[in-house]
Amino acid sequence: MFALIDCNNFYVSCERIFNPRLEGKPVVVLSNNDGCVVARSNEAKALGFKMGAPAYQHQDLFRQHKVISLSSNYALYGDISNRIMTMLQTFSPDFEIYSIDEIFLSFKGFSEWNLTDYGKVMRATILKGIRVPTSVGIGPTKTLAKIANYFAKKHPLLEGVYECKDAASILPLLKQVAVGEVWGVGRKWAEHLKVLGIQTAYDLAQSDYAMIKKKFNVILARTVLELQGVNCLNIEEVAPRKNIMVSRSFGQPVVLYTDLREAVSNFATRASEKLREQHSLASAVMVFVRTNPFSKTDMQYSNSVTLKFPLETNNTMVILKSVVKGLQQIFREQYKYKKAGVMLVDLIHGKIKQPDIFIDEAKMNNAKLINALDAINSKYGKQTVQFAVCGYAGAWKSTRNTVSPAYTTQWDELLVVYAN
DNA sequence: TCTGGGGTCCTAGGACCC
DNA sequence: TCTGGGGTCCTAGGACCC
Repeated sequence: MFALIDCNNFYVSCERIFNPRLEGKPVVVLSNNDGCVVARSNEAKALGFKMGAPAYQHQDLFRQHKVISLSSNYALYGDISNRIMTMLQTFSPDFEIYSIDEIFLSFKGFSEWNLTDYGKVMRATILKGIRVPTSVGIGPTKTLAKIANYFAKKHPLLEGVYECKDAASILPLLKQVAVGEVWGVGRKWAEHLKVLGIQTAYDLAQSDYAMIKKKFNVILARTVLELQGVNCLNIEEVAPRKNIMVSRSFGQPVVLYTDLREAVSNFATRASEKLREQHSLASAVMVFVRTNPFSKTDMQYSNSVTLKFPLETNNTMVILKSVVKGLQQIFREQYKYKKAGVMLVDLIHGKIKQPDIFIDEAKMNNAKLINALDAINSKYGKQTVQFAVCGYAGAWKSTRNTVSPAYTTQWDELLVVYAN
């Protein structure tokens, strides 16, 4: 058996931990650059605000319904997530952190346990310890655990926990689940399936594996088996990333080469840090820029270039040089740039690296200097020491009009309690 | 004026090998 | 007149996830 525990309205719930005034009110959290709605409280959902909705189109409705909209605060959400995941890992040694707000647990060897009760304990533990509400779905496959979680969320009487004991008993209930709600079925496939007369999770569970594999692919065919209770997806080890991307939309259109260079240099620096955190080396770097595709009046331009490193590297200086060289190649005057990004690609891991007899690796990677930079920035805060090319003009910076303090990760932003 | 930022996997097709 | 039968690797594009 598997459990899927996920946090309800996660970003909103994180904000509510330190700001109880948000309780009971419609709250939305916006994406970077205050662009789209990416989390909604139940009250905001009830008012009809949709996931992914552009915020600027709803300003009037926000005012009308006194919706509180917050910029996203990933430093806070990441830290809260770590605390929750650490607590949940004590409930099973076999776990998989699936996203910032979801974790799978395997209950292999728990056959004598009352898992519904166990789920209630997990839920209560997180609520008491972190003050974040969760939903717990339990089932014989990961896909059925996801469905159980869907029921746990949907029906308040279940008090946040639902256990699907076996595939046969849940089968009739699958008629209540639209096929698009099934894990692994997105919008396109839901449409395609409906044309074939497959409307609900029940219909999909009754479909023929070979037919689905032929008309779609092996992934969806596996989902059919999973819905039938045949376990195809196991708990996965956390693998190092195969690509690392850092990109941002700009708060204001950026025109100057120097501003764009500053932006991509910052992205490259951050990407290099992430690369070292997971102990990998990159073979190449891709840099891209683009104008605002939503603009009907601006001239459009979008381009990218990938540069290979002479030798796999995690060295910020080497990466910065390539990124600036790449930007020089793709930058064109006269455009209003809206977004840029850097992706480290073809990452290699561990000790499998092939040495190159023509390159003085110690000199090239200069590990001591980079380690010192990481140590300083880790101890005294991000960007205590940075490369000059990363600049300080900040013309490219994203808009964050209503960001909450980093309550748990910055000493000078700790919650202050006044005694009257 | 204002529309996010990450990831993964699979498949088809082309180039190339013997 | 007749034009094989295997492979691999790479890339682009499309789907999915949160």
